[in-house]
Parts: sequence; structure tokens; C-alpha cells
Amino acid sequence: MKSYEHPDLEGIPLARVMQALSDPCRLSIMRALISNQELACNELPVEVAKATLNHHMSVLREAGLIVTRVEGTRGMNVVREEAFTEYFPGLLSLIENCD
Amino acid sequence: MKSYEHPDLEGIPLARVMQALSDPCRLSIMRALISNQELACNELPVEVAKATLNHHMSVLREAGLIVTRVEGTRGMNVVREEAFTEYFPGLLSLIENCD
DNA sequence: ATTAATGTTCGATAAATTTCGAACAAAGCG
DNA sequence: CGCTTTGTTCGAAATTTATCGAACATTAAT
Repeated sequence: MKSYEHPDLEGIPLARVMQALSDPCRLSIMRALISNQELACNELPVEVAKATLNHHMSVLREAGLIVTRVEGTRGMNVVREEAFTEYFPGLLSLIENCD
Repeated sequence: MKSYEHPDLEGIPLARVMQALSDPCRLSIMRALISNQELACNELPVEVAKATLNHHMSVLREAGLIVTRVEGTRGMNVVREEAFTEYFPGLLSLIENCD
């Protein structure tokens, strides 16, 4: 499997983060990761084709919101903590609690 | 001048709010309104055509983020307070402080 | 009544986004 | 080694978004 790139959080504008979170599917993914600590793409609560899911995960990863590590044939995903604690405080509880 | 419609905040999903804030131009507008309490479209710090600005203001209004009232030939805009205090707490300081 | 200021509406165009199927790649297992 | 599982990459199609100029509407000012 390919290994994943994770961007420097410094360079990520708020608009980009907002953009990543502007899709209901991606919000669901974030909420699942917030509750479950670590999930394979496989185990995420979405009903889209593999290619589509892959796209959504890329968007979230490139916005600095998740971290993915390789484990065998699977990609395991977690919330990227520093993004929420250091760079975008308040955002995580917004995702958790709103709507 | 036409009078403006403001949606019920109940029905606005977080994804929609995020979408509205996913554009740098609209983020600038929000920041200007946060600092200056009330501004005509005219006075906003953006460099786009009138039609484009009008579009951006509609997006923000329909996402429940601003309130516009008519004054003469002008539309005066303010931040929609309840949106941030009651529905999306933490969002305002995110816009203010991040990036 | 003209003119100026301000904003709206209407296409039109260009760009970005979402979505998918199909073909591929790599790891693990029988 | 073949097969399964999991994810990636590559187009392609459909949808949404951003942007603008031009024509219009409304209010205010001269």
C-alpha cells in the first residue's frame, strides 16, 4: 500500500478546513472517528463507492483533519488531535455537537 | 429595494454553514462584520464585481450567518448573533482568530 | 425630472467538486 | 502460487460554484 502524506498544519487556511467539512458525508466520517478513535476506511459509516470514499478521505487528510497509517492492506484513520487543540480550537466540539 | 429573507436557524445543517464559510472572500466579509458591527455591501473589504458580491452575501444570509436590513438604497449587514451564541457556539471565535 | 448611488437579476462562462465503474497494486492467507 | 481483502488511480459524467458584464429597479439628491 502507499504511505500517506500529512500536510504541515501551519499552512492550512481556515477556508480549506471549512471546505473539507462542508460535505455531509465527510462530517459523518469525522463524527465516527471522534467517537471510535481508530477506524479503517472500510468501517466508516458511509454508503458511497470505494473511489468516492477514497476521495473524501484525501480531502480530510489534506485539510489536516485526520491521520492515516498503514496496517497490512488497510488504512487506519484517527482524528488529527493537534489540528483541533492547537490550530482550530472549538472546531471539534462544533462537529460533535451541532446539527 | 427588495427586502431580505432570513431563514429559520433551526433548519440549517452544519454542513451548510461550513460551505458558506469555505470561501476566502466570504470569510473576509464575516471578519469585517465581526469588527465593524454594521456595514453596507458597499463598504466591505472585497475586490469583486457587484454581482459576485451580491452572490456571496446571499450565501451568507441563507446560511443564517448575517442579517441584512434595508436603509435607503443600501443593504446594511450585521452578524446574526443567535447563530453563533445559540446554534454554533465557538464558530465566531474560530472565524475571528484562525488563520 | 435628471442624475447618482446602491443593489438585483439574468444569462453565460469557467472552474471545482462529487460521484462512479473499471483496472490496478499490495498485503495476507489458504 | 492463486485468491481475497483493502485501498489506489484513472478517466468520465453530472452537478455545483464562482465570476462577470449588462440591463434593470429603487431611493435619494440636485
